[in-house]
Amino acid sequence: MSPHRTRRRIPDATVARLPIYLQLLGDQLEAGVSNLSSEDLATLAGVNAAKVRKDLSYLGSYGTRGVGYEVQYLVYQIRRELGLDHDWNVVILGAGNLGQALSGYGGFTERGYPIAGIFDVDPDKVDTVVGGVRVRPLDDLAQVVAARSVSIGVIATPPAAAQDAADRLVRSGVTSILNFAPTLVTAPLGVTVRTVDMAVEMQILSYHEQRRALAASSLRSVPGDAGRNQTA
Amino acid sequence: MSPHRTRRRIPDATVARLPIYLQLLGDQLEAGVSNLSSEDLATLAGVNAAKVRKDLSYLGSYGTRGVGYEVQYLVYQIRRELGLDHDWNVVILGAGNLGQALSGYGGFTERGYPIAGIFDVDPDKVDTVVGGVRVRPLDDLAQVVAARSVSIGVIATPPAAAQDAADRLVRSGVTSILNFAPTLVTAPLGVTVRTVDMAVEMQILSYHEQRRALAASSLRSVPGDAGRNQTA
DNA sequence: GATCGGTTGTGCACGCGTTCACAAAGCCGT
DNA sequence: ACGGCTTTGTGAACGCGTGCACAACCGATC
Ligand SMILES: NC(=O)c1ccc[n+]([C@@H]2O[C@H](COP(=O)([O-])OP(=O)(O)OC[C@H]3O[C@@H](n4cnc5c(N)ncnc54)[C@H](O)[C@@H]3O)[C@@H](O)[C@H]2O)c1
Ligand SMILES: NC(=O)c1ccc[n+]([C@@H]2O[C@H](COP(=O)([O-])OP(=O)(O)OC[C@H]3O[C@@H](n4cnc5c(N)ncnc54)[C@H](O)[C@@H]3O)[C@@H](O)[C@H]2O)c1
Repeated sequence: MSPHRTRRRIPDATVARLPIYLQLLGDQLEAGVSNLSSEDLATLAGVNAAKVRKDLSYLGSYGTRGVGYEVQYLVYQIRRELGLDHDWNVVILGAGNLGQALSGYGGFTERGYPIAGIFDVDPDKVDTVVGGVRVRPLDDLAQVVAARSVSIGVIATPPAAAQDAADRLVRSGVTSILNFAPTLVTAPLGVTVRTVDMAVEMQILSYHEQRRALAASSLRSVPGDAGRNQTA
Repeated sequence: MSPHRTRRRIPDATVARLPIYLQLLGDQLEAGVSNLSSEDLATLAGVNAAKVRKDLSYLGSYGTRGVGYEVQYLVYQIRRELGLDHDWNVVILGAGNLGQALSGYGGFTERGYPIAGIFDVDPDKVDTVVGGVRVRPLDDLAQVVAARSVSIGVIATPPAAAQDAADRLVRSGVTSILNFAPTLVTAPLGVTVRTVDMAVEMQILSYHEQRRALAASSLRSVPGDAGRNQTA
């Protein structure tokens, strides 16, 4: 029926690792490596080789026993699975510190997420140019989303305005939201929301820092793990 | 022996949620709420009530049956556990787009992570002022880290320089690193590294977007979950 | 001080993700 | 054609996190 049949669902944990493999495989390709074993890739990614194989097996059987994986083909397959065989236009809401940094960042366009527009409520911000993109008024949002078939929106507004921003995005037809404001944002079913709260990351770090300090002050030897690292 | 005995280890998943509870409890406190049930907090956080209770139980038995938790006291306990009873000075490496946005952002100082310094290799950047902080040369790093007892470092350099930045941080005595460059960064045991790769977040979103598109094209009804939301 | 509605704290079962271990399978040299 | 070496793909065991269900407990009310 469909061009390629719908595969079994891929576990969230695997989906989160595929972009990392993709990144590493791209680097290897540039370095002239055309073939790679799961062991090699595991070392690069800092994870277990069996995990790499299981992750890749969700895509299909694209390896060759005794040999490994052809890098080029694997890149193609991962890209296809992640939906990277075409670009995804992105809109940003909030042209403050963070919004400007994001819109000026070439890495997104480079990786297939061109900025289709950046929007702000503040009339003083509107029509200024940040990172080569003109800031537009919020009234233009729905039109841009429709015209350039945007499905991903980024929230870079103050926390108090985050839910409003999300509502506007949803109303305009956006179905995926990346939220940088440190607040819970809710959206109707069928809309995916991911929140990245940098202060939370800091707090996780300081928790471990705190633990280390406590462990050091009580001079008993601690046989357990001292702390994870090599996180990708 | 020690002022307060070392508790059992808190699961990573719980540690990652504590900051969110803390945030919400702070909001409630401001709103004049002095007491809260696990059910209430669960609703605010968008999670299961049993999970909230289990999470909080790792801190100790600070709730009152039939009543709930005293917000003020709970805030105090979570802050203590996360090591937020004092500030944690932070250094930033790389004063580009992102580094400038981070140093100009008041939210970190506000939440107990004041910026002790921002550093760059580029002589043109050094001595310029971004977000009220003067950019310093990398040679000053070790001195600042020692003088202001910095234990957290943020990497905002290009990917190619990220490992070098991490090495410098470690050599200067930093033991926690938050890495925004899209690369694997390794550090010796005893140093915690967390990487936040925004492009990875995008790719996870577009995977779900892709899936939705496939599910819609094959017109069979999909009885499974349509997609998680209400993510904090 | 006994009863009752309400909420915590946790034992337990379940499900997901990780890891081990190995059979199946491909490659190469003889 | 075959045997030895290498690496994949996956069944199975394990461990961790989640959610349910309920006993223990608190405060209020009569
Ligand atoms: N700047 C950082 O480095 C940083 C770091 C971590 C988190 N954050 C978070 O990112 C968000 C933005 O931070 P910032 O430093 O850029 O803030 P900012 O105040 O510099 O910018 C916010 C912008 O959003 C605009 N805005 C307000 N309401 C809006 C709405 N309803 N729709 C569209 N635009 C609206 C404002 O006019 C302003 O230009 C905040 O929630 C902040 O907590 C920022
Ligand atoms: N700008 C964004 O919005 C954004 C978003 C996501 C990820 N990132 C990532 O964050 C990092 C920084 O991005 P950016 O846009 O600020 O880049 P940028 O090029 O604007 O800034 C990088 C800065 O780092 C400095 N630098 C180079 N090597 C250094 C070293 N060894 N030590 C200290 N400083 C050094 C450079 O002089 C430059 O000022 C990149 O890895 C990028 O991929 C940025």
